[in-house]
Amino acid sequence: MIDNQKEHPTDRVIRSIQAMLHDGTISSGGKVPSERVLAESLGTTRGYVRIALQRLEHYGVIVIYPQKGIYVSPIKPITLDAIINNILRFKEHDIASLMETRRPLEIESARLAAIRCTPEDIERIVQAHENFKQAYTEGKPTLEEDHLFHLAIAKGTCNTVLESLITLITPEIITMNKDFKENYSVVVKHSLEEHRQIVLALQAKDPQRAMQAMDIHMDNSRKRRIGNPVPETAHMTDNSEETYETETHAR
Amino acid sequence: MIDNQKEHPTDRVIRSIQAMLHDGTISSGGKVPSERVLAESLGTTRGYVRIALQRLEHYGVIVIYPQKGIYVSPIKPITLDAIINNILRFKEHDIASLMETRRPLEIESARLAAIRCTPEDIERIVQAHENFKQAYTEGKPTLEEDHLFHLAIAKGTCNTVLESLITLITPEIITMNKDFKENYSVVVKHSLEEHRQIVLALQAKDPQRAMQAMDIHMDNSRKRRIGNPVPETAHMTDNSEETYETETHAR
DNA sequence: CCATACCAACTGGTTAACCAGTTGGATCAT
DNA sequence: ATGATCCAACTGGTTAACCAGTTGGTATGG
Repeated sequence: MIDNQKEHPTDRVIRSIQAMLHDGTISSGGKVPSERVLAESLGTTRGYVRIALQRLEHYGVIVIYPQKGIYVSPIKPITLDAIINNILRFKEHDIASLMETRRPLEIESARLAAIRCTPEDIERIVQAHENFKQAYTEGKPTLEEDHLFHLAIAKGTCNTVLESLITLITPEIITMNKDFKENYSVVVKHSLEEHRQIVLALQAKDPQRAMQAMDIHMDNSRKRRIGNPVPETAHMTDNSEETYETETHAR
Repeated sequence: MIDNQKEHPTDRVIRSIQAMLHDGTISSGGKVPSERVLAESLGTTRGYVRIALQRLEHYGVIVIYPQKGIYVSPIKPITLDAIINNILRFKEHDIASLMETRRPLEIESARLAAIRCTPEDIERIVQAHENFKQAYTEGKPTLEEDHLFHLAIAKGTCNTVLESLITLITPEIITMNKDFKENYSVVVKHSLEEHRQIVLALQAKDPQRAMQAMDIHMDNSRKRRIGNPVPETAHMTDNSEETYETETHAR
């Protein structure tokens, strides 16, 4: 195997463990060699092995039992392999992929929030919207108020996973948009109006309307940020009802 | 603040840093005290501080410059706060939330795959489908072949974030479904047919049809797994008042 | 008085040693 | 032969010490 020397030691360890899973040195459900053995056989230090193992545990690949040993999750090697590949490439995110993935998450977030959010949630959402508006009228940056509005909605979904994922991609989008300048006033004004439509839909507890409002908002956000480079056919803004029709058709 | 002594040291460190952001001890864009200082002031060891900081960096809250110092991301404290809360509660995932969130991700995955996947992607997807079918005919467990089919589709989206997120929630769903028994033969047979419809849509490169097929599959999967507990009123356009009362109490 | 060179203190990165619980086999009483 | 017992070796958890860059103030030469 080619061991790129520039690669971070922990990544090398993870890759080595992946290789061991490949060649059967360690197998699904079985035991992983101890930290010390791994460190020695991989020519590195225990500290790096430790960090690598903790990352693998965090992603559910292994389970660590203190004073006992390390065991591979009872998942097939090929699945483990896919997960590990994902761990190794985790940070290779581009702005287009981020915004593209954000869309369905936010739409679902709006739908569930419309169904489940409490009056307190609504209040928080409205407050976030007001903060956004105020920052705008004061001529201050609004990027984060924007995202806080969306996080407030996510909190109203009663769905921990959805909230987690939306929160997870938020900082990446924020930092990637930090250097993004445009005709500020106009852009934000549009966003504000779109947010207002979302708030109205949530207050009316109308999931369909919330989804539609959020979809429009996401689509416009993308256009404002990266133009319209996403492959043509998929998304039709003019007849979005049809999209929803099909999406919910089977339900 | 209540410092639960049973809490893991790293979580305590993260919570302390969160508190420091709250009371302004450290501020957005500013410098975080050095690892040693943090360790001493928090009454813990440097190792735990280190792990905590690495987690925070992984989630974009801070940036660590070797031999220089640690700096807070130039994001507003309130946003950072939300992100940190998310980090601390990251594992509190339930199967209902997982499957609920999986649906829009998979639908988008199917849509993008239908638009962008190459012949090689199609081949991989078909192969994964065949593997699933074979495992079924041999009477073997099929849970993972099922997910590998979906991962193959995600790989065809050319969207690194979407692929990451789907991969991220896969092991959780698999392990949560490990102990899930049902009338196996019938269930898998239905899944197979649903998968076949998805494959056909992808081969036809028809995003709408792919979305629809995936939606049906996700909906049936959820029903097979956890019955039909998700509020169904979402699709009805009238009765907003009634849903309000019932839904919000589910919290 | 100013520019420069230097050095001590501090940074995160890394390594090795120590700790307490677990395990499994050798040993010994039955 | 069998069972309980004990102890050495091994486990991951934790801590402290060492390393190599960076920094910023200070002393020194112009």
